[in-house]
Amino acid sequence: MARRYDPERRQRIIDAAIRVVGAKGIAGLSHRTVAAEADVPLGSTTYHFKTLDDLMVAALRQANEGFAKSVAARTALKDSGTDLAADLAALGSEWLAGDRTGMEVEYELYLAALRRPALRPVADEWGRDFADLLARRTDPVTARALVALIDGICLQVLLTGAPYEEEYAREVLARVIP
Amino acid sequence: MARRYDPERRQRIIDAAIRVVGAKGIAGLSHRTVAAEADVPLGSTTYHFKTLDDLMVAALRQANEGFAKSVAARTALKDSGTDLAADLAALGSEWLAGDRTGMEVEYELYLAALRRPALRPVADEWGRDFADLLARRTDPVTARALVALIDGICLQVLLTGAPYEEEYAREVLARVIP
DNA sequence: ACACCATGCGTACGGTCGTACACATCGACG
DNA sequence: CGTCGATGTGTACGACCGTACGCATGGTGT
Repeated sequence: MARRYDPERRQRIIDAAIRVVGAKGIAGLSHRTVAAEADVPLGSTTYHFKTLDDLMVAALRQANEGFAKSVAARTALKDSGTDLAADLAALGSEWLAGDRTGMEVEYELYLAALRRPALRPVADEWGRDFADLLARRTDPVTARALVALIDGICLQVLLTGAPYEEEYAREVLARVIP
Repeated sequence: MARRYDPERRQRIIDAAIRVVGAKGIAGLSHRTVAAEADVPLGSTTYHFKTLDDLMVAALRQANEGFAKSVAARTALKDSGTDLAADLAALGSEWLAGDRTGMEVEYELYLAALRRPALRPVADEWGRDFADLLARRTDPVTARALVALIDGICLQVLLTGAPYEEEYAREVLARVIP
């Protein structure tokens, strides 16, 4: 790939977009707000991302990668000797215990796929990859159900602002595993 | 209450807002688009709903009432002699089998609460009322888990555009019920 | 060396938005 | 009957937006 004057430009724009979504939500995302946050001129954002959808796709992809890493780092998930429900509940704790900004950004972009077809393939990716991983510990049906339940629990925590209850999550996740 | 020239004006604006969200999503919701859809002047929407949040609150409240009615109409949910998991799976089928517009509107407004504190109390209401109803058939912990799982399943169906699989839903919902 | 082109930059245009405000209209009530 | 407030209507303003476009710049390949 050809070198650019600012080889990090594109990446810095994506990072700025994620910060903007974290601070003001998708409604506050525009070529201008991102350009200001990334400290680049307006024309630069429109050059690298022709439409806002393109930018959101890139941001969601990057957010997904972050979560995929946090899953991959939890090696216990692949070890068939551990308590799967407890491992998943602990993962939720990692996501929701401290600063929730990353989680809010992930869900905001994830849910934006409802109305933006361009985001759907990327949103699907996350759920499918996660389910595939879990299917290796259980079976495809259970894996899908676990992902759905985790989704629902996280969503309710984010929506109500309530604290995440790891023990409750472990208990109900365990029920889904046959 | 004092009679107005158009006593239905406020209600017609809410109905129009729901149609707009169904057609163009929350991103397409504005005082002007709603005014056009309701066939009232711009000043009328701003008079009845000072901010867009006010309008969304009214719309979400009305959408919630619609779903609450569909739940209340399913008397089997209150009859302790029936298969609760099957009843809930059938309810999901009613929501997702045919036209999904209503469901999309509900979730779009529901999820908008992530970034709009004004919507949170109304969004909470729905989940809490539903869980309270289910708690009478099981227990509070199970009820919350059922709502979370249903939420997750519906969300994945809406996001992926996949068909709703009632038998799958029944199976995994049953696992959550102790 | 040189030309080409990806990349970077600044600006302008037309459109939509929230908001505000002045005025019109009609019901309620003293 | 006359006044007042609630409701309805039209218009204007400033802000922000996506997009487009012309020009500058400096790698890259020949």
